[in-house]
Amino acid sequence: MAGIAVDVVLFTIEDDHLDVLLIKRNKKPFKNGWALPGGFIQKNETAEKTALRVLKKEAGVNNIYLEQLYTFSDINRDPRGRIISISFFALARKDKTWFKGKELLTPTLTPLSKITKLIFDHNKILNYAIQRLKAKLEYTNIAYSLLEPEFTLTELQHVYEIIFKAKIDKRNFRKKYLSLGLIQATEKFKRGAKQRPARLFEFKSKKVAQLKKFF
Amino acid sequence: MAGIAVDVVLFTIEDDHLDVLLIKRNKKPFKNGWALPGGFIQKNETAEKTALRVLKKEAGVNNIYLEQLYTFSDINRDPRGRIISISFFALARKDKTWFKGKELLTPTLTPLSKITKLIFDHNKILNYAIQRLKAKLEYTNIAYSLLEPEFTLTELQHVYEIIFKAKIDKRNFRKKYLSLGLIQATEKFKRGAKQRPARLFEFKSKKVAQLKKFF
DNA sequence: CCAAAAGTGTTGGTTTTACACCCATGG
DNA sequence: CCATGGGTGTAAAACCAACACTTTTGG
Repeated sequence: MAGIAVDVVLFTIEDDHLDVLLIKRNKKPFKNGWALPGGFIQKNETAEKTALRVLKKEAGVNNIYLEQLYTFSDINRDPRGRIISISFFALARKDKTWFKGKELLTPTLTPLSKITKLIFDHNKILNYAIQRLKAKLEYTNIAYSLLEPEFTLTELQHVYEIIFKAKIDKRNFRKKYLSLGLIQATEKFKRGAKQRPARLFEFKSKKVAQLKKFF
Repeated sequence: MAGIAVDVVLFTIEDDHLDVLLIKRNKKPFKNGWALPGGFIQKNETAEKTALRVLKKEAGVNNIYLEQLYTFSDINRDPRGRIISISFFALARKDKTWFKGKELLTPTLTPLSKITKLIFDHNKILNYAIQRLKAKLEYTNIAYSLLEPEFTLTELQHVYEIIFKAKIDKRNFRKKYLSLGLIQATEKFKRGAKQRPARLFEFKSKKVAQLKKFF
């Protein structure tokens, strides 16, 4: 057996931590082991299309930020034979349409801190994705893909704090982020909590923008 | 025909410009067109090994910095059929052992500014490599792979000036680069030019180091 | 002695960091 | 009225950009 597979590391944020989408394998090899969602590339598909198909089919996940990560070609990475994996990294905000009708396939959002042993070389892929996520957050605007279209500055700050596992000073964060010119204030406020309402902001653009640097 | 190819963008610096290694194709399709050096991945090879083999076989090039770039999987990128290309980017200083006995294969170092139409999607791959080269130079120490083991600060500055097509202030460059702590002075000098001898420096390590930022 | 590149500091502006209090709301 | 997170400014330190002259050599 030989072929080209695509594996995807999908991150999302839930409460105060990062989740990764994992699938419990229902066949050999490594039956019942945890793996990144993946599949084989088809004749009429680019690798990107395969990644999107896999996320949709295995977990009902749509509407994501997707970027190619790395191609793993170690000779013995898969016991079934020579299988090369083109890996992707994806970001999305969690949505109620996820997992609809997927009860049998056991796709699961797993907190990053709880992930231990994955099958194949998927830990290696995951580590690579984490590195990339941090790097990209520093010099692009991709944070938009982890937030609602309108968000408070505190929510945005939390994205950075969760991913970098660091506390950030509120005043400095706001000053710096606003000075980047990526986001703009709306006239709306997030109300309903027993505290002062927070102003909602939006990204000016959802095209990926490069910044000089960030932290 | 279907398969997995590896294509390599090898950069080197000659005088005041960047060169790219190109091969003139000696068979169909696109006979006599210019292409990046490449080859098919073999059963017992990782993609990295393929890249090294190709550089050695087609141009006698050895001892390089090599890094995976991107995997191109467009369905019609190759008229022979479905061929996915794992691309690499490589850096080396030119060496007299290059091209030994390769007269028939016409591997050629071509100044980047002279490259126009390459076959397949190789212009796209080349553009991607140029971007990566600039990015990596900014936040790593890979400049070492374009220089002799011992080099003057002016030679190092030239690497940056050539790649970024920019003049850099000599005093500021030295101050900043020395403050990064990547290089150290040797006790040797480069003599023989009709001017004051320049002190030779060396990189403390040839492991790839990440910096905070550079320019 | 001349031409060429090597080598070297200072200043002003900008950016970054550290830090603490009042505000608006819901309950 | 109280608890909660929202929102705001300033000063000191670090960093960056601009800029010119003296030194050492080979010919």
